Amino acid sequence: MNSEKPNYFDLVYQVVREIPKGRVTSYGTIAHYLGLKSGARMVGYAMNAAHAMPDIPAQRVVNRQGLLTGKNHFGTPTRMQELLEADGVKVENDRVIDFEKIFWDPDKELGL
DNA sequence: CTCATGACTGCGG
DNA sequence: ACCGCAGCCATGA
Repeated sequence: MNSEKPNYFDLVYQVVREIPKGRVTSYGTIAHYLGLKSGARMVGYAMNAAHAMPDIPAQRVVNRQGLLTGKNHFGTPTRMQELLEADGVKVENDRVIDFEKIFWDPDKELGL
C-alpha cells in the first residue's frame, strides 16, 4: 500500500539530523559511516528525497571540499548559504569557512 | 528489462 | 597541479 523507501535513506536522514548546529559534514563521510565507502552519490540522492522530510538540515551536508554543491536544490542558489549562516557557519563563494574546523565526523563524534 | 543521470570520491596519467 | 575515468546504488523514462 505504501511505497516503502529503502531504509538506507532513513539512515542518512538520522545521521544528518544528529549534526550539531554550527557543524558540517560531507557525503562521503556519512556514506562511509553507513558502510557505503563509495556511496556518496546515494547520500546526495537521499538528500534530494530529504526535501519531503522535515527537520533535515541538508545544508549542513556538503561535499568533500566544503562546497555547497547542493545549493541548487534548495529552491534558490542562495538558500543553502543563508541557512548555514543562520546556523553560525560562515560561507563565502559557495564554500564553508573553516570547513575543517567545524567538520563533524559521526564515526568520531558518535563512535567516541 | 535496458539506458542514462545524479546534492560524490578516489586514482591514474 | 590539472584533467579524465571508473565505482557506487537508486530513480526515472
